[in-house]
Amino acid sequence: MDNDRYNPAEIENKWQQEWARRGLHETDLQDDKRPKYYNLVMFPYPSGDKLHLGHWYNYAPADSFGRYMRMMGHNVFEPMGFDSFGLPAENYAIKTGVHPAASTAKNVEYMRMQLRKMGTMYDWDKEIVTSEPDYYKWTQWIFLQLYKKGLAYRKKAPLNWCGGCMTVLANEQVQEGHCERCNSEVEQKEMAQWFFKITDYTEQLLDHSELDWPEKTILMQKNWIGRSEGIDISYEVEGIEDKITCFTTRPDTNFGATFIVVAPESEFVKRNKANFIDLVKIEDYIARSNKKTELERIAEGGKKTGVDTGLKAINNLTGAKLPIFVSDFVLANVGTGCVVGVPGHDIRDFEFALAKGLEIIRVVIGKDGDKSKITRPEQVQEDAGIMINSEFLDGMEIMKAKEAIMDHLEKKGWGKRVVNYRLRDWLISRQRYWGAPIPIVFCDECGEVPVEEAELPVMLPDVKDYKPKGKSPLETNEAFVNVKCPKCGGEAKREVDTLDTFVCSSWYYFRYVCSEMKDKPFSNAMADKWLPVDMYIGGPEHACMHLLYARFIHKVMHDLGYTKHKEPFKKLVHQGLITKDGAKMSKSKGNTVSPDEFVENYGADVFRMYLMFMGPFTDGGDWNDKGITGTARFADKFWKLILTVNEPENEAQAETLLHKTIKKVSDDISKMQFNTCISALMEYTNNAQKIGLNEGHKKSVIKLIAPIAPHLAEELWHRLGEKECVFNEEWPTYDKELIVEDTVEIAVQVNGKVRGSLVIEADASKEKVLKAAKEILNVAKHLSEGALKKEIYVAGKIVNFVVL
RNA sequence: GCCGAGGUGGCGGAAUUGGUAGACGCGCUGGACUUAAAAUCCAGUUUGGUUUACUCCAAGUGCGGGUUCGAUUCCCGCCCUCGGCACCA
Repeated sequence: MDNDRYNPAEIENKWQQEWARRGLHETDLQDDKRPKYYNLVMFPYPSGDKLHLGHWYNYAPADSFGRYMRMMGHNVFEPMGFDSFGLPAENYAIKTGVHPAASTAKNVEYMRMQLRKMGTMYDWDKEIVTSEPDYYKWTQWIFLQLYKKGLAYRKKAPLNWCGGCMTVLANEQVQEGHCERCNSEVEQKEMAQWFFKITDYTEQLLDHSELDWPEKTILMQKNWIGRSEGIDISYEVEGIEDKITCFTTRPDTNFGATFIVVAPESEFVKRNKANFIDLVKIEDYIARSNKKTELERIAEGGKKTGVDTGLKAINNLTGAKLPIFVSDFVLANVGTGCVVGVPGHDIRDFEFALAKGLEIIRVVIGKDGDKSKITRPEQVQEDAGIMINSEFLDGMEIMKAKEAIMDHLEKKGWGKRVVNYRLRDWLISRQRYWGAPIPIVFCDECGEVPVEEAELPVMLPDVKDYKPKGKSPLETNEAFVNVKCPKCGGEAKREVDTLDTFVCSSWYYFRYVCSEMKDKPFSNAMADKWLPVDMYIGGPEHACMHLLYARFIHKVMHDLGYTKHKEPFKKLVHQGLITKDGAKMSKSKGNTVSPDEFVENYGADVFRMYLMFMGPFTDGGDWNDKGITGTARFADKFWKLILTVNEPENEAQAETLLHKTIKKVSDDISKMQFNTCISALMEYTNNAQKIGLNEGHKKSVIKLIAPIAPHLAEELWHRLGEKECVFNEEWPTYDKELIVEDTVEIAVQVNGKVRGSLVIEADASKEKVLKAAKEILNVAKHLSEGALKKEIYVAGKIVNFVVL
């Protein structure tokens, strides 16, 4: 046997097989007495890329953390699966001409092999593949539960349409006007589609109090949900019966209102067309703005357009007449789709007033006084302004005025306090082939009828041509489409759209712990025992998609009584993003890096250590492989240290070195600071090489390296004569007494500049330290340059003499 | 525009509550071993000066101020990079 070098090719494969043979990673979900620890990573979706570098960067450290928790005495559950429905798999199938069922199966198989080579402790017995009928059966079942609760509904509404993917998209999947998947520009279309009523859960979703999540992520969800408190104010309109209602968060400025603007698509416009002064002009304007995409509207920026309706609303407060305009800078789905214009204090209203030559009134002054010339709108912060020109509000602070005016408006019956949200219902239907069919049939007699639960799954049918055409390809399979109505038995047609894959992935963590149940989706006993997920690791890009959807579905399942837990993921950590030459890796840019060749050349342990050593786990960084030789050398050095270095001359010194390392490694790994954890092990290796280590030290340090280099550790552990797996060992503990050094090095400063240092017993008195400090030649030289004013001594660290 | 995170050697990065800036690693330079190379080992490596002396001095954590005996760390004002949201009333 070679004692010089760590030979991964032979050793890693051996232990992967041996671990599987011994069932080391099978978690007993039922009876294990140890405290449970559910350690989860976001499961991958199969595509042509297979597992790339980013997956390794996510999964390998997460697995190291799981192994550490196991050695800390937990019953760790680390499952893995594949989010195999959806666009990446389908697009790959279309590109290669291989049916998605076949290509997905092949990619999944390849990815399983990659995950095994990583040396992860996944419990493959509980694997989930979301495109398998035994999984999507329950995805459909969840749809039916929401349907029965009135939380799933079909409605005609203006939607985001991606011409590239030929399907509708949820708001969450539109990024800066482009499709999240294919980057095509998104258009608006009006269509009948399926939604989940996530807006029923806005307040619950805003409550993150039970969660140990990054602040950033919580903030992103809060911003996405976008809660704003305000008031709906209703105005009489001259000459007609209808009233106009405007939502505002700044009713304090209402004395400064000089006009009203309504969205082209707003209900007010639809109701009152007959009363408009120039309907032709308005219809023309509406037609033109309908043609614009959201992007075009945004691109126009400050350029405000609009048409006067000729109607005038009466400001309840002042009796002033407010002309009503139609303009596309107002969005129909925000608030009431009607906005009261206060050009003195809102940039958009100001721009509109300038374009239309409307009056501008100032009603708030900043604390620095009045600016009589109104050349720009002044958006005064809510905590820094005083009301003027506003009758009974004059002199009040803004916040106080806001409450006063809302009380006044409500008392008079002119307004009603409301809370407005940015979040819209989740659009879940897709006009694509590779997804779970929606279990609904349409009957001429009975209308929309849910499929009986006993009939699930509604199998995804085979179709010849699964390419997207703007209508679901399922439509072409007549045997699938034409069915009997479950209610009346008459002729009926199936819903042909499929579910958004985010529906599949919104409950997989729940299924893992219930995956042993074949005849039902959930088990309360298992859910209560194993949820919530203790540690969830994945990318931050899911903050307002998967992580929001999963919380929503979980809360519905909670309300339906399937779990006592209110949240799915207790602790959340985002790994950083790995870029290549500063850009996000993607196949289209051709800058992806495959992990396979590195595993081939250096072994999984060296590669995973390098990924962890690159920098902080949560930071990510730009990929280059230059430093990998460093961790490869370290693996060899560690190997040699264990197999060739002998007893220390100074036992106490070796003991102290070990215990300091145990402390550092334990602290770092528990905080996921893998980079400094590895450097501590490197330091230990360098030092121990010089001073020596005994058998006990070797065993301890093997345990320390085990989570981060599992194969290397297991092999060395057995070479020292052990028969059990090192991962069944307990994590080493350190002795506080032993890590305290007898002597300390103290820096000596004069006027804050280091002029020398001294090594002295740790328990030396202040007097003794100061005396010794003054005797240092260079220190004495600087002290002689003036009179000693002050002596500062921080025990064990620093001395500073202040000299004038 | 708004919200959030961050700027440290040639490079990745490290620095308990303010207490010796640059740990660990890469790269580079010199040396040992070798016929030679690789591998390995040893020494050096912030910049600029300076000394018989690894001696000492000065500057230095994006820029400019401030607080402090002492600031990468705290405060104020800028610049830049990245992430999110964006005509949300």
